[in-house]
This record gives sequence, structure tokens and C-alpha cells, in this order.
Amino acid sequence: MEDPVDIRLATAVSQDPRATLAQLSERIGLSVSAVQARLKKLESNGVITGYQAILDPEAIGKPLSAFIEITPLDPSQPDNAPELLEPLTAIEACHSVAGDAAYMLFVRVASPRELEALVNEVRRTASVNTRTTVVLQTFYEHRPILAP
Amino acid sequence: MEDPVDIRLATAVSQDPRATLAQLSERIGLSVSAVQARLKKLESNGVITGYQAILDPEAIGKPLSAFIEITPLDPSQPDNAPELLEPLTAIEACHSVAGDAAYMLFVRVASPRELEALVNEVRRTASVNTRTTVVLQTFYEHRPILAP
DNA sequence: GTTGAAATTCTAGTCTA
DNA sequence: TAGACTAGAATTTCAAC
Repeated sequence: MEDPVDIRLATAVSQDPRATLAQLSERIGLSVSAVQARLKKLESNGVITGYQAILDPEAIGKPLSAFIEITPLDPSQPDNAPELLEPLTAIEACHSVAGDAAYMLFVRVASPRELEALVNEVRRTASVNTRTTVVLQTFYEHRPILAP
Repeated sequence: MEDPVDIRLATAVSQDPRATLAQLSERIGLSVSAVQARLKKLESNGVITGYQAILDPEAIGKPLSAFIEITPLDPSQPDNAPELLEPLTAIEACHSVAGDAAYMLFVRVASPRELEALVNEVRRTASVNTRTTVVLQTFYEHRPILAP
């Protein structure tokens, strides 16, 4: 994706995914149908991979979040932790990382009690050690990748 | 937010924020207008804080991501790192955390070269030490908070 | 919450440069 | 090929019940 118009469109959409085609077309300076065609292409190209509603974690009863670094107990064993952990819906993100740990998870739970249960379940499920870093406050997150 | 209908609605919306009111109304079992009214309330209540388009980081030229833990150089100084760092648009998230570091950042950049520059800028801007953990592979992220 | 009708938006076919 | 135009379908919106 190098086309400057596509970049402007992706920027506009990532900042306001609910904008109507008419609003986008005004912002971009193209007709509604041109915007629609480009948007469809961005979606089918996989540039826009999806849309997400951002919910307030506290409002939905998950005020506690944490990073969990995990390290396989037995490095000689085949390691499919991400797959094994996928059913745990408290896990919002799973990355493999360079450094001390093998993977970094980001999780959201209702309480310390639930975090403990989750950590234990992660350990059992994936046969790993964990190192948990609790989030005390979130200043910002979900900031758009593309700046204006 | 305890109302079970609101929870179902928030769940449905978080899984498909582009669903039409008609689709949601069918899934929820309420009329279109009732769904619209509840949705508006969820938005104005701050339960739904926003919407986001998810872009493919590689497609938009930011294939490299990393966690940066930061620690103030001088713990006796007033610490407003999140505020100081906010203008750096490569930073997607900023949390204060318990543990060794004071803050955890998640950043996206175009290249190792750019990551180096960003880390240096973070250090300079906020007068902090940093510990960077590079992401090698992302298995999943942006998973909805509310499971069905 | 529901209904229903008007306004807006989306969609897709067609035309033009 | 990309954009513009247009008519018909779908959706959103909002009043009245």
C-alpha cells in the first residue's frame, strides 16, 4: 500500500471507522463510489483486516489487566503454546518475543483472584513458567497505527 | 452495565462492529429501534468508548513491534512520562505497571533502525531507562474482551 | 419497546476520460 | 483502469403510540 490516497483513506478510516462514505469522500476529495471502491479494495487486500468496538474494561467487569511472559518448562519439547492457549478468552493478545521469555500475553480479568486462576491455567495448559506484570493504570491504548 | 441484554448487545457489537441494527436486532431479539436506543446509551454511558479499524501492520509499513519497559532515571523527580511520550505516535499503548519497571509501552515501527531511534527518543524525552522486548511474531491480538 | 415513514446511506450498474 | 453519476435497495433516524 503506497498510494497516497489509500494511505489517507486508511488513516481516515482507522480514526473513524463509523464515518459514512459521504464523510470519507469529503475528507478524501473523491466521489462516494470511488471511496467505496477503494475501501473495498483495502478490505479485500487485507490492509484493513477488521473492525473493533472498544469497550471500557471497567464497565464490562474486567478492570484488571496484566502482561504474562511465559517460558516453556522443557525447551526440547515441541512448543505450541499460542495454539494451546487460544481457548482462554481472557487472553487478548499473544506474541512470541525475543528476550528472556518465549511469549508475551496481554490478559484482562475481573479480579486478582481470577488473575491467579488464569495464570495457573496458563501454566498447566501450556507447560510453562510465567512471569506476570500487573497493569496499575492505562494511560492510553488502541491508538491508531496511522497518524494523520 | 449488568443488564443481560446490554451484555449480549455489547458482545455482539464487539464481535462485529459493522453489523447493521437489523442484524443486531435479530441476534438480540429486540426491535431495530430498541437496539439503536440501547447502542446509543452504551456509547454515551462510555461502555462503548469507540470504534477502530484494524489495519495490517505490514501492509502499512510498520512490521516491527516491541514492548518497551521504562524506568525513571531519578525516582525523586516528578514523573509524567505518559504525558511526555504521548506525542510519539509510534506508541500504541502506555500502561503503568507493578514490578521492575514503572511503565510498559507497546510500539510499532518500520524497522530496527526506527526502533533504535524511538527508544532513544523515549529515553531523552522522559529521562528514563528502557528495556526493549522485540516482538518476533504476533499470533493474535485485538481479541474481543467479551466472549460469547 | 414497538411501529412506521422520511431522510440518509449503501450498492451496483453504466458511462466517461 | 479509476473515477463519476444515478437509480434502486437497505439502513438509519426519529416521531408517535
